[in-house]
Amino acid sequence: MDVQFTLPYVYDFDRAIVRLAGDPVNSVDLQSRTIRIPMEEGNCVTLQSIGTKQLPSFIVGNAIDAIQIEKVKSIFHFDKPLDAIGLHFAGTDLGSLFMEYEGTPLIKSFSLYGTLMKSIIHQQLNLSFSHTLTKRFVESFGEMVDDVWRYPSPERIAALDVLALRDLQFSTRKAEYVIGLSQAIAEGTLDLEQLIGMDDDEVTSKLVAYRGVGPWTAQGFLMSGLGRPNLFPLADIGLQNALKKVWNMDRKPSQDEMRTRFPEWSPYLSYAALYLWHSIE
DNA sequence: TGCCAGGAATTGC
DNA sequence: GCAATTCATGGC
Repeated sequence: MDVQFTLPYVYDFDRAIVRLAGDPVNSVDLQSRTIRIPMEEGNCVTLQSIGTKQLPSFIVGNAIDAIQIEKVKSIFHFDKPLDAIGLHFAGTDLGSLFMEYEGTPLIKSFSLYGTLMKSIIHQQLNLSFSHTLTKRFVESFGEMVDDVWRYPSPERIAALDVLALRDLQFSTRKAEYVIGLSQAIAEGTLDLEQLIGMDDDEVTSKLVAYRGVGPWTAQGFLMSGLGRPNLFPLADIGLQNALKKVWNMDRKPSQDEMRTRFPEWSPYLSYAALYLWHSIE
């Protein structure tokens, strides 16, 4: 089924998909302003923008049912007007960023498991190489449906030998993290869906208990995987570099220096982080 | 070429 | 407890 709808508020879809296109695993066509979303049910739903930032309008195509359409709307936060958030930052040190990137949404990832794997793969690697690694990971062990790659099942990765990932140029430790976490998920010890119903602190303590998952990864999962609005990964080099620029410093700010701004930015820390990432991309 | 990269675990004191 | 070191390799 196909559905067309409009949003009654500013929404910068083009800026959002340019960022998504930075990850080669995503199937984005900037020309036609379309993204293809691999759904758990096995099909791919298309989301195409036919409007403007001021008058956002979209077509959702190839959905199996109305539930899938709602899922897509939830992933893209179509139900969350951004003007209140922009107003919240007006007058703060990030005010000009929020004017420049007005209407830029926080988009949830398409797979909770994939977010976690990608996050571990990205630890301590430059973006270019980390994208190469995730692409290899997905194309080696995942599957392609309707010309769109999707992350492998946890079961598939749980059964791998460390050497299989070493072949893709994973470090031994990173391979152990990825396999170990996949085993916990495959066994049912760790239920990612269950985390949806927990608050940020509960999710963090559940995830950090696993080897390879630290604060940065847990915060990234909350932000990108679950779409939570109030996370700011202090350990993130990109955010440190972005703030160095915004604050016109000759060095990266310390975690304490960044943390002092939290009262002002809360309860929208995730948006502060998102817009800072946009500012350096 | 050497330092850094959208960290985390381990070791050392 | 907290700081220093290790991991592992590409990118610039």
